[in-house]
Amino acid sequence: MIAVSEPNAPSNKNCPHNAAINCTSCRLSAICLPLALAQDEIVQLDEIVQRGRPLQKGQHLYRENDTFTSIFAVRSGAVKAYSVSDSGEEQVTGFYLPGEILGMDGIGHNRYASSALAMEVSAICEIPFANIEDLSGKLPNMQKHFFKLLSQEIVEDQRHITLVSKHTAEERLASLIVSISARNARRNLSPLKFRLPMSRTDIGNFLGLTIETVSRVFGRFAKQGLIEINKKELTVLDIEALKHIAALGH
Amino acid sequence: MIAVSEPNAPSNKNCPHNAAINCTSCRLSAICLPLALAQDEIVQLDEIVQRGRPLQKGQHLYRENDTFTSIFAVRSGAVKAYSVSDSGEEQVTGFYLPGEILGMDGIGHNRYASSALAMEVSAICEIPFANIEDLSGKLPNMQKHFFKLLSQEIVEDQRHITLVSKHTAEERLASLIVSISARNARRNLSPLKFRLPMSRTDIGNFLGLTIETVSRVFGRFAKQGLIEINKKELTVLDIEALKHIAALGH
DNA sequence: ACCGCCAGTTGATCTACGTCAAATAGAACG
DNA sequence: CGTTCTATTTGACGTAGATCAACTGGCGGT
Repeated sequence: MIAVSEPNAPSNKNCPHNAAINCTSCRLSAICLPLALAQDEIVQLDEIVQRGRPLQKGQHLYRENDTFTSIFAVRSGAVKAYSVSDSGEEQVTGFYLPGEILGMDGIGHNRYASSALAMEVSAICEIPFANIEDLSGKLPNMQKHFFKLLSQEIVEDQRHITLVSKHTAEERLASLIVSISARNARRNLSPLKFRLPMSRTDIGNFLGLTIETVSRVFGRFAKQGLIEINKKELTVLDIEALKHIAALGH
Repeated sequence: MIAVSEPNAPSNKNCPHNAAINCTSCRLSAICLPLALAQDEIVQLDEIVQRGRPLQKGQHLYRENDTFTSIFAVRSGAVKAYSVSDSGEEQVTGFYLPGEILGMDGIGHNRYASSALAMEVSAICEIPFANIEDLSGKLPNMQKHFFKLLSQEIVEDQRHITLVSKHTAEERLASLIVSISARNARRNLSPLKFRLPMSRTDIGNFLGLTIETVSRVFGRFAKQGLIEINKKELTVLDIEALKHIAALGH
């Protein structure tokens, strides 16, 4: 699925898109799949992980209804998942940042239930699912971790259902900002100053809002001094206020 | 968690709430957990399944934040799962009918992320998760089946996100009716005439609508000759029309 | 440097559904 | 059998956010 790097590609250890690294040396290992594994288990994981050449912005990692083969970890960049219903409308189902795992919606029916698209140049690790099943049979830690991962996605999705079905536009957007901020913090990036990798259209679609409403709410937040926003560059000025809005039930 | 039946309880094989049955003889085995298992594997599953005395209407099977111990299969009756957010509002996250599995949202953080409440007298099978992990390590079929189950719930939840964030009240309600109809068909019950186990309030909450809107849409569907509804007794008169409405993207 | 294009902003109006309020109808209870 | 309580229906009105429309500002291409 992922194109393999040329054998003679330059091997720059400092480039974040570089494929010539392994899980042990990857600086995301603390938050990514190796999280739950012991040293010697990570070695076994490393053997089945495939690291390909970076995806360009706009390229697909996989498409809805493709035969399910692998799950993926984002190493750098940002990916969105979306599905298109019978009736033709698009639904963005998630944004994936470095260290996060996607593709698990394909397990259930052996086909991906969504498409995954790089929102910027992204390096991806591919892990064939057959190997994961195999390894999970041998390593209880691995099995446990995958059960957890899947379950956590269920909980997240249910939270998202609450968000879009019971919360106002301001609460939804505040919630997204807080979520991205927290995920950046986990990766030791600034939780208060970052670039939103997704378009207004994607944000609106994800949150069940129109792009006009997203734009207006950003405007209101800026006017209230909660954020500064310039195109995709976001500075959070009052994270507590945003958390408060996000947690509000009206 | 489930109260065990008295040892001297009468053992009436014909009673659907009866605990004195096993997976092999259970008429739901074709659609429930044993679905993916071989004969001899079902025997192993049987050994870990605990069958308790029926839950009365309004009783909880587990509560949000309880320590996660088991997943559950509905044998008869109907259960709703719901969670209460920080801000205090309730979100119904699912309805579970006989043959369906609930509690998997607890795996991720070792606590249930929702509460489960019997909407009518319900018989429940409890399966301790530690045993499932154990068995999954030994039986690849079992492991595979659980990965699938979890993944399918993710896909369902994502569909539900689309439903509540992009569809009209009529589309949402039609979709629910079609879903329950299909699930009844799977259990060899009439797909066209059945009792809705949940209140209008639950329906509204699940679909992100107020109870007034639910009531009005039921009324409209009845006036259009698509259904007949009397309190909770529903007769579907034109399932194709409902499917068409449910699939519509506006 | 000019053009064309897309992403985003801003404003004016519209509408599906929420909110509030009142009426009705079972079930549950003594 | 009335009485109370709760679930549901029905009606009148209000509103958050959608829709429609016009404008603005980067940015890639030549």
